Amino acid sequence: MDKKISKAVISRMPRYYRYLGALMQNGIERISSKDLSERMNITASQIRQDLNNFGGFGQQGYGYNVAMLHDEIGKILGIDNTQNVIIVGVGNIGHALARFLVPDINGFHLCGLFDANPALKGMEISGIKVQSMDEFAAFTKENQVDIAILTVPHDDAKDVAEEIVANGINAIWNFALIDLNLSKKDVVIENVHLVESLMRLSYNRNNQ
Amino acid sequence: MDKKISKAVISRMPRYYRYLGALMQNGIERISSKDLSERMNITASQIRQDLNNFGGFGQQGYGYNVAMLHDEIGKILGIDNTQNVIIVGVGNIGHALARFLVPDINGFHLCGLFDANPALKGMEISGIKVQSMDEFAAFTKENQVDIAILTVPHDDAKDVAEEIVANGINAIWNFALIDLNLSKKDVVIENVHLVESLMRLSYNRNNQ
DNA sequence: TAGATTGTTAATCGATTAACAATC
DNA sequence: TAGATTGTTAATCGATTAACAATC
Repeated sequence: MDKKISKAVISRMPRYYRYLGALMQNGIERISSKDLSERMNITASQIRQDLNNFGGFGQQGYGYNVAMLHDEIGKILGIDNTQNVIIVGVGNIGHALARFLVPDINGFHLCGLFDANPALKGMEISGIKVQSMDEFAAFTKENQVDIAILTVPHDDAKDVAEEIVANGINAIWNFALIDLNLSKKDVVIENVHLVESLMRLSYNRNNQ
Repeated sequence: MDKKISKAVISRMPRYYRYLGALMQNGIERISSKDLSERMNITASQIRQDLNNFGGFGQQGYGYNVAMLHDEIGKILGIDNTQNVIIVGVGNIGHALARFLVPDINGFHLCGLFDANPALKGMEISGIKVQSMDEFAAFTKENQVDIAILTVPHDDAKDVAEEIVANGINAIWNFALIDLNLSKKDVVIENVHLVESLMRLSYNRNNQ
């Protein structure tokens, strides 16, 4: 990657991917930025600008080939190859995500569940047994783990996150309501702060 | 509300609220924008600009009173009064959120669970019984419901959302991977598109 | 070829940061 | 009073939109 691509652009890519997938399912083979812009409620200009950050995928006078563009965006997002995912913290949310991720979501494969609570050890969710944190280091050594989902209680989040990155995992999908500020750098974190999302809804409800 | 406050500002408010809450817990009574900016990793200027969209909460030479500012932001977010919440769709995610919301999260009270599947009727989660969708209209008539959490399968989402708003609920926390485009206007929607969030993480992992 | 639509440059708009007078 | 720090205006930066030549 040469020039830095803005966060705003990146955050729109999954939505393009989703719409293109739906178009494919509807048997639509080509689409213009104008047509897509109307479906997505954004400007055609923005679509073309966004896509041209990654390359010229269209053709003048024709538009974009839906399947090809869908595929290209998949590659951009890195979901053309399966990434192995583990869940650390099998509480409510962790449990739900374990079921949510099986069968595999396009590009992601759940391969492990961990929890500090020994009472949960051996419990099976979606065909995967919960392991204790004692087994974590060995597991990550023997298995290629690309992404860790962090769904432990708030107070444990920082320590567990440090353990995750210490074992060589460099991507965390963080559901704990904390801003992880890890000692190890070059770790990517995506926060899903549900309470904050709910508060934004509250604001908009009370101020529409 | 007079002048329109930008989405970017609003989306930062819950984070301020969270930091101020933590400061209170640590017994810190006042804070300057500079100090807070260092803790939050943003500029002091942004903090002052953001807050001044809503009023002058600080004092020159002193800074901000933590408890007072926390309280004010709570009011801004509309979480000073309890809002009644229901969950529609008691699958994995709905189930997890039901447990997540009890005991009450600051400002939100879970008061109902609904699912179209008759097999789930009467099942109790967090002390609340699941009701069938037949009972939905009557329930919303008898109870003040402020927010509906939409956690039904993708293909049902649009119809169920229409039913929600038809029964007078004007705020939806949407977990279905669909852009709700409802016939009724003045409905506020906050999307939590988990798959898209995970894809963003994937992108960042593959392009760091 | 003529029409359609891209890729890309230029213009606009909005959000962030810097600066500083006001004031506690 | 002097120092600190706000509220707010001005400057900068970045993102979105518009325009249009290139080209299929």
